[in-house]
Amino acid sequence: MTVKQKKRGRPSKLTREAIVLGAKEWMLEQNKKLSIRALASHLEVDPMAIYHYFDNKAALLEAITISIMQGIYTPGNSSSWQMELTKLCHSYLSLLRDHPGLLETLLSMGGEMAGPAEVFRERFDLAIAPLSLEESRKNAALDLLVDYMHGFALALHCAKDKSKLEVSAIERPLALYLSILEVET
Amino acid sequence: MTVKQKKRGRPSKLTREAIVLGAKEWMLEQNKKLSIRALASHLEVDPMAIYHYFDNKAALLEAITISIMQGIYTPGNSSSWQMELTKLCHSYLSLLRDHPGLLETLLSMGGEMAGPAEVFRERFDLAIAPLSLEESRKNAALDLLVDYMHGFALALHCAKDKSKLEVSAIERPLALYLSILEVET
DNA sequence: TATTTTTATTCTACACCGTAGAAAAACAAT
DNA sequence: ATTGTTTTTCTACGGTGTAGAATAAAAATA
Repeated sequence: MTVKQKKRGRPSKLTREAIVLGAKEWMLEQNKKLSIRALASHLEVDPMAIYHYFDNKAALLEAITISIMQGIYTPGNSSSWQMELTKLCHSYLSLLRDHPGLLETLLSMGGEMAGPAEVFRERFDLAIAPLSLEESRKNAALDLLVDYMHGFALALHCAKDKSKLEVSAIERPLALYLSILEVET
Repeated sequence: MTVKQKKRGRPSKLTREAIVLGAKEWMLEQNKKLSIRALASHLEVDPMAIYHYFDNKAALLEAITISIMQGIYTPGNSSSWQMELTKLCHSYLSLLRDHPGLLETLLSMGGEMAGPAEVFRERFDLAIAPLSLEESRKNAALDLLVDYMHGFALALHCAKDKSKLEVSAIERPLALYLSILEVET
């Protein structure tokens, strides 16, 4: 293993990680959909510099999305499965709320392996493990919950009167949802 | 009442209705998000002509949305409430699928009176009238269903492999949903 | 040391978008 | 013939993603 092998060519201020980090910073403080030019000026760099590290905007957004999805809540055994699932949902919705455009990128990354959508599935499985549901029923339950939250997250972003709509508004529909899972088949 | 009172000024090829109609045509055949320039060239007119009839793009999209939402299914008594509700959902999702951007406009029009979101609420009420649910439970059920469908519709548009995702994919989650309403409180 | 090669960054430019504001065109009323 | 009203077009600005060429700064090589 070579130690401290120096890099050739012009020295770089940028890295993929720095770009993704800068993008997350920008999104949190601006709460707007990211543009390459805005990100570039935040990084104090020419817009085209970003394209040396990412093929296109979609590729950058995917990297950002994967990074953000790391921060989602991991259910454990510290409380009831209802509480754990509720915490998971709140965590997921907060991430979606605070990062405009995240949802669309997430969905466009499709159902392939190891995508960020798969991360939620794993956490969901953890949360409802105590129920030991039949597989097909579990899949239907996951689809219903995930798409419900996506619809809700989209409403959060589209709402003009932001004060009227908060994450806490999921409570009653979510309670209704939880009541399905409690019913034995 | 004056008969055939002639209009002053330059004669107009355009009307609000013609613009909305042309927009719907364009969306159906292109299946893309509408742009003012694309619509203008479809109507064989200068882009700015459209702004004589609509304040801005958002106003145009709202008119289009209202027009499209007229076409949604009206539940009756011809079959079980489950079937009527299912037909309503399929109808709604098909409209959302065939008109990209409709969903976002619909949500941005907010919860005010007589908005297109209100149209769905009325149809929902018709469909589940036989159940005579308590008001707060009905609201939670509506929220859960609407946001689920919105999430699903968004997934339809974002999916890269369009063949993998069709409206029929709602059936199992929807069946799960229907099972909630059947449970007595 | 001088030259070449590799890499990172910037610059310029294009096609698209929404749309503001001025100009022009076509008619009715005067 | 002139004025007024309405509709349509023209020109232009600032925004977007990004392709392609030019430039700069280092290491590698001669």
